Amino acid sequence: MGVREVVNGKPDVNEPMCPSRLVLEHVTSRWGVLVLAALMERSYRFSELRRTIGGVSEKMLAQTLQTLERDGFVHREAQPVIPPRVDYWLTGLGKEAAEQVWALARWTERRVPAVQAARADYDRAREGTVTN
Amino acid sequence: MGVREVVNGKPDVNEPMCPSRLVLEHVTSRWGVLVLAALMERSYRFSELRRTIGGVSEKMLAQTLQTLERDGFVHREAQPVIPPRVDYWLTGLGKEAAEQVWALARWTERRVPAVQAARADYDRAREGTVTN
DNA sequence: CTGCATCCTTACCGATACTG
DNA sequence: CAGTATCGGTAAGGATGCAG
Repeated sequence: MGVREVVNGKPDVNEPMCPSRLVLEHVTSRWGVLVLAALMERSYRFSELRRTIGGVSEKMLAQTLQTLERDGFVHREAQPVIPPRVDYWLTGLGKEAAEQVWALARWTERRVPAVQAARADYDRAREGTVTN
Repeated sequence: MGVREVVNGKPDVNEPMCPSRLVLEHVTSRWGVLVLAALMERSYRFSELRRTIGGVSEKMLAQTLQTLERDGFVHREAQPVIPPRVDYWLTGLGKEAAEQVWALARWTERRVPAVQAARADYDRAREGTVTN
């Protein structure tokens, strides 16, 4: 498998782009990563998940959950009670996705120091040649 | 490592967010993934890379390469000739990043059929209850 | 050839108000 | 509690023109 398979076959048209790219965007999206990570441990209710993640608006959490549910990563179970109670948990496919994304997140976390060092070098080199 | 470490410690302020999240966004960005994938095989010149990836504007490719260079993933070598010749290749850190992202991309690719099936189910269930 | 600068459109996302 | 609907600020990103 090469690069060409990952890109949309039609560069000029403004089409949806390749399917795998869409899935990748869903699971690596800002809140998608955090939702998958949280649900790795256990199931959550909506507000509970919102509090756990922190900093996510209702709108974005609902949107993220819907996308992940539609992709088959998250199962949603709404109980017809008052007040409403809705639980979310990972499907088998979702657990796989979460593990993959989590692996990438862990690698990223480990390498942050190296990246920050590289940035410092890069910025220092720029400082010397531009203004001075 | 839990979810809280991945999120910004200050949900209310509009600060840069946690460092690992930024790195994650760089390597999983639309063009970042493709650049890393392309450079896994060999080094490329700018326009050569542009043609190989396909569908990327000059602006976005330059921007992506700068970000990846600053993060220490890509090395840039500009030769002072006319016409200019600039080559890009992966650093050791970049090769690691590329492998990680590539693993995720491969998993995604493999699971696309399952996701599409899930979407079909989801959409079919919605069709029946909304309009009809 | 390899960029950088500018304009301009789009689409994301947060805030707010409202529903069942 | 668990969402939906709408508005608006902002930033991503494509197109174009110009420079080294």
